[in-house]
Amino acid sequence: MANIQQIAKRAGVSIATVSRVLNNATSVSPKTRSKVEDAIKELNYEPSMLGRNLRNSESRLLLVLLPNISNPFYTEIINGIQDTAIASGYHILLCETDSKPERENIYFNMVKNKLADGVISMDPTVNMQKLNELAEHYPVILCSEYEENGEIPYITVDSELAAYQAVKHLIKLGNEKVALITSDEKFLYARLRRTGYERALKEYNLPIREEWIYHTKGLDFHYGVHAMRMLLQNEDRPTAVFAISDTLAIGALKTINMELKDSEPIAVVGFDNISFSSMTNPTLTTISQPMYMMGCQATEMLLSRIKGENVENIVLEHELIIRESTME
Amino acid sequence: MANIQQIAKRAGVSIATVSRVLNNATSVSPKTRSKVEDAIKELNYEPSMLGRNLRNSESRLLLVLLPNISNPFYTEIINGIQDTAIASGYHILLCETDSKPERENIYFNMVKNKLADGVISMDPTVNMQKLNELAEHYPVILCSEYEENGEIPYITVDSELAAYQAVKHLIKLGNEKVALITSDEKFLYARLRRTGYERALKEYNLPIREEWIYHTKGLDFHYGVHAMRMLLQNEDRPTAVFAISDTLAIGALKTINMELKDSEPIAVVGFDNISFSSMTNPTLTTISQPMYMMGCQATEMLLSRIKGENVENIVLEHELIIRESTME
DNA sequence: AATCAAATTGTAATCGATTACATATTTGAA
DNA sequence: TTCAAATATGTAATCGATTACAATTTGATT
Repeated sequence: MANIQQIAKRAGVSIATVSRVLNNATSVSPKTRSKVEDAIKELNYEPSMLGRNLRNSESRLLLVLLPNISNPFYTEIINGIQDTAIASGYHILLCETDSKPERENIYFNMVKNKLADGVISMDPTVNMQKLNELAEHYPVILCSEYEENGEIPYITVDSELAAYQAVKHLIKLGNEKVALITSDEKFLYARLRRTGYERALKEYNLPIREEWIYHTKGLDFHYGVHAMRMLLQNEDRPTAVFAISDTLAIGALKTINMELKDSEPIAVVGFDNISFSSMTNPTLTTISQPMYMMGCQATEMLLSRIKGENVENIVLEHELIIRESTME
Repeated sequence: MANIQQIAKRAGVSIATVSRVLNNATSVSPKTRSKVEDAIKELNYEPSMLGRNLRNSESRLLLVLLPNISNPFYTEIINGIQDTAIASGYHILLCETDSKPERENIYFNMVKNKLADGVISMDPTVNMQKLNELAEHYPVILCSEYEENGEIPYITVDSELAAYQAVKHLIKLGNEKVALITSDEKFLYARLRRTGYERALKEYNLPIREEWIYHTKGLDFHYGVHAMRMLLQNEDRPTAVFAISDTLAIGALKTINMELKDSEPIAVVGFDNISFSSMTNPTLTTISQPMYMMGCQATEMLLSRIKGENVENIVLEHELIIRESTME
């Protein structure tokens, strides 16, 4: 791989002139310009990002932190992030932490070292203390999961309200025994969705029964399968379930299909409107978040921060999508 | 962010000594070492990857190219890649090309510019010509999709054989009318799976009927839904379907569920064994690829290439997983 | 032809690290 | 005490770009 020196020599000019052609900045005579351009083509030259970034302290690369890519929830958000980034001349790198905080370090260092210009974190398992430290000096945005009263700008939806509406929908269908499948309450979204669940129950004077609330250890399908099995072991079985994630809801649906073949079905509502949710049988009623939009706006926020501007937190509108799982 | 100069000044030593402490290489007296370590802690210093990479021509970062992360097929492979990379002191960056070749350029440049040490491409839509050029000078491995008789080392499964076995399974169940849902045949895996499909039909003296072969424009569920609708419009309907991807198979299953409520079901076999395939109703018979293993070995191949070693192509074993979709 | 401003090009410092080589210091055997 | 060997540290070049400033060329004007 040729470097700027070799181009300069080949074109018979100084490296400064080559650099000028590269950045088509100040005046370069047409003759020299074309000599340099020829040399660049002949040697198949690409400027080194390393040299350039070192000098400019800018990489035009954005990091996107996510726990793992197996949850389809992230897919559409990432599309939004990517499209917006590219439209502004940036590129993104997806960083999967696998919920292992030690893996975050390398990515945080990339930002500190100007290998990346900023971070969008969608990782609920992120080490918030470290992220806060990073955010003191570098551009960081939280997307979806956030910190209440924290310093880092965020974009999200109103999880409490959405959960409230989901459960209210179940109650209005005549369900007085609504179970909750949720994850670890160290995550804000889990706490908020539980609060919404409880608010709906209270509003209709229904009891909150701990045995109808199941906490999973993760969001993969099989946790939902298992959660529903446990819930069905109650003597007094729930007639409906609200799951804080579509993946869990789909697992629950699977258990219901398997264990309750011909009996009265149990109504299910999920959260996220992942693409699978319209492929299940029955199709899944769920809360739809504007995921693409969320990705776009998160990126705009980050780009603003990179420019040094301040940004406001954003709470986007959600929508209850009613499908077969609450219709039979 | 402090730099090495400031550490040197603070510790009252030269930058060379600081660098020595950092790389705990040649001799540094215990006294100086601890002075430097103190300074590093006090100033919260992290060495710049930019400076270091520029000097060392090494980043210990690997790029993973994929068309998009929405196909869960990639998830497990990436886990394998990531675990193996980390075990060897490397980190990975996921690069989603969205099947837009212009997006590849930035990633290829990262390699040329030593911002990354190598590439694992899982992108069937990649510009092979450019990738071949890159591979002439930099470490590149193909994973899953590959080029027959190409120069780039690859790891994959025997798609032709797997498809043959899948279709044979359907035929043995008594299906004489087996349809194929496949994608664009510009992809090698699509061509190979079609060949396997045809081999099985021929072996049982069944006709290959073009109207039972549907080409989709992508792999998302809805393409499968649509493909199955089209296939059902045949006067002479197929009694079984082999889809070259689980996502397509699941879409097909959806259409079958919707349109053929009570009539004789159509048997379906997919390909990939994505986690959702055991959540559908009926659960999906499919070909399982050793995805985690594939990721691990792809990474080992790449690390060997980075060390300058030669590697052999690898064809891993697959397995037919029989589930409900071929049992009723 | 002489003059001078504008346009073009070159020189050299800089970004933050690593490392060959040079120099200084310590150690220990004679 | 002396001096060579071993150990410790510093100096300066280097990686590949950008850019302030200096130097040169151009060409219009008198």
